[in-house]
Amino acid sequence: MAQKSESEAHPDPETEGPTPVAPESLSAEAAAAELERLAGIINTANDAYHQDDAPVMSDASFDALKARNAAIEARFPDLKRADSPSEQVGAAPAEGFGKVRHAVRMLSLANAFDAEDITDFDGRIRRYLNLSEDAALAYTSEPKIDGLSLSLRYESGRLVQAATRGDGSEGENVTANARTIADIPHHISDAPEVLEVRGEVYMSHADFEALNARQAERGGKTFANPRNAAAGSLRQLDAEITRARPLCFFAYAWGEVSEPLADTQWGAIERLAEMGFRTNPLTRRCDGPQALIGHYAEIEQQRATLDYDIDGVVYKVDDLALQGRLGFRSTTPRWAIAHKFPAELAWTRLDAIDIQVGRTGALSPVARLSPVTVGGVVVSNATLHNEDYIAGLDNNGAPIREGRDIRIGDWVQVYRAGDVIPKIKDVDLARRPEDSAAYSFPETCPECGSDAIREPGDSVRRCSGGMACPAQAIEKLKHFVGRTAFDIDGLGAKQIEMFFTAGEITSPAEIFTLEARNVDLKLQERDGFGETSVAKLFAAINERRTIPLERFLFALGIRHVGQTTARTLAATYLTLDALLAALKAAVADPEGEAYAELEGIDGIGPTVVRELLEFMAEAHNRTVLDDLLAQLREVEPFDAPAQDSPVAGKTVVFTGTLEAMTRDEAKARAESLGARVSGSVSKKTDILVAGPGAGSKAKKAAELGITTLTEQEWLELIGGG
DNA sequence: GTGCCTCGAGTTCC
DNA sequence: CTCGAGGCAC
Repeated sequence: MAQKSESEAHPDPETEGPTPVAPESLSAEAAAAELERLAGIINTANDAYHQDDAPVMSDASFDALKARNAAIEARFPDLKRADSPSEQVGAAPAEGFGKVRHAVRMLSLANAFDAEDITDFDGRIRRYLNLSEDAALAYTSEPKIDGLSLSLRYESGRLVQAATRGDGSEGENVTANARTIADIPHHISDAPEVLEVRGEVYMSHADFEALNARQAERGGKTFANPRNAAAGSLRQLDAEITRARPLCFFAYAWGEVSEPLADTQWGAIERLAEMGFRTNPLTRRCDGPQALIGHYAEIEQQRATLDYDIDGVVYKVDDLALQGRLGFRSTTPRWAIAHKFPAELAWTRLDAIDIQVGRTGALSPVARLSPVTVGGVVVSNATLHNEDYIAGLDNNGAPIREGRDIRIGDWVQVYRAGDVIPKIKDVDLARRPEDSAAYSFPETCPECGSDAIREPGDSVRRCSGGMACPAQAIEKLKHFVGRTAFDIDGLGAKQIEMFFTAGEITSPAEIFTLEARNVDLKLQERDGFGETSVAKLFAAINERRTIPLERFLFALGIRHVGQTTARTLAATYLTLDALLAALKAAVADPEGEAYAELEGIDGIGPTVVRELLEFMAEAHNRTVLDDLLAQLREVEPFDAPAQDSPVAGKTVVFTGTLEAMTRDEAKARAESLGARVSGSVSKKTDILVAGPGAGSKAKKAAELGITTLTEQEWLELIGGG
């Protein structure tokens, strides 16, 4: 069973006392006593976790205790107790919740904070769609519920799966729990064959108060706010506990559908209501930014009278065909925005300023605060961004906070940006201690002592120690094993720090030799590890000896090569061999074709090229790379989105004036069909789409004998206008 | 050169 | 989630 890891720190019973005697050296008498002790601890922990949602120990300790119990039982089978924890089958599935891949990604929303942001939003959409300022453009507007989003999948009208948002691509399977929520129908009629309904799970104020009163009465853990209560309740491993918690659900969107629900957002929501979903009664249709802002004011006024938390108002383009044309940016749809309410503020004292060193060597100041509640959460740290922010200047040297600097000992006003990240808004000069001094930002790395240098025009100061700086080395390794890179289960920040400090993992390749070295390392005998967790760790590591090219590239942690750029490179060169060959050729000959090709890739400019080549030119990096590759089975070639469109895999260049669509739209459309869009014509170009006014690119394409299409021909090729 | 838009890298608490 | 800056169109 997986214990909840999101609990506060608890003392670990396992590590408190003297080191336990190894099972094989226990006498029968001692073993019996030990089994009794373990049964008590484990069963109590189990109950605390399940019935009270208040874990008393960490995952690792819990697993270690269970493993110890099992080891002793294996040696003394006769001593196995009736209440043995190893017999507790009814408790929960071993792995917690299963993972679910969303057929259509669950995205987040861009945020707006004032009226100007809303008129900008409207303006951006009009520009993208090539609509004039006075053309009609309707939106829907609805309160943004502060709960957690859930995706419900119906097949033939039957609820078959419920999943949390997770990282947007992959969530947790909470089907059994969702079925216990009264607002969620188990069957719907008159629905498409496949329908994913999306909405928000929340807890009403009244139910939240009642639940907390009940919890307090039983001496259980109370929740800080309704959102946490809803999240905690939905993520119960035992659905019967969820059933006892009064959760509600509003439907407001959809994922995969086998046939369109309607022509408009409004119509689709009406349709969901007809099917039996609760939809928010405050939803309105608005004919422009002014109406949206009006509705926002109305909802803000009603906020206090609502029986649920809301943190803003969401606006969506009503016409679904237009939504389709607008499409998505990397994490948000272009056709929607969340207009957030002003953040809650709180005053507290700044006790200290610590400096953290990131994987690129960036020195980031962090404020240590006297704990204070902001928006229902206790905050004790806040980011201070950089040197200038502390001094009261923005990146152009212009004053912010009217130039008031931030000092240790100051009373500061804290808020949670986007209701998440704690930040400091202002300082109270009247309460500033008389002996305070302006903060002086360190000019050497606090971790390794190397000079910390701030390049002219740059806002961050960076440690110049490179891989000789332990902080940078550790952060790079953490990045490597992170969820979006190699994603190695059981090898988190804590373990990386431990292995690095012990000198056991100092480079990526050494992760993969861990198992072979375990003869000497004997991880299973260490605190926090057991036979089972060590076996799991090795299995997780071995699983990643095969890795997709884009993840591999991203994991290397080359500056300016994030997930998107890594993907772009993977999509361009398809295999690691091709990419490495191109990079080596470009290093060898900066005048050559390989170099030109690299710079020609859309989205990759001189800075990224420079970083890539510097990485390849560095002997140390090549060694790290070769050592790592020697440990891997395969770096999988880029798997182009399985598209059978006529332009899939083709490289397309747009030039001249486009009439039916804007350039952005054309690019997004082509990419969604599996094409690569480049900015310049080269030998690799397959199709040039030339509008009126095309110049040098059309000429070059003609010289190279590249297919040139008019915009109309292009639209016919991809099927539809 | 200027002004978007997007991406990368930093951050917190659960 | 936000800020700074890279990339690109105008």
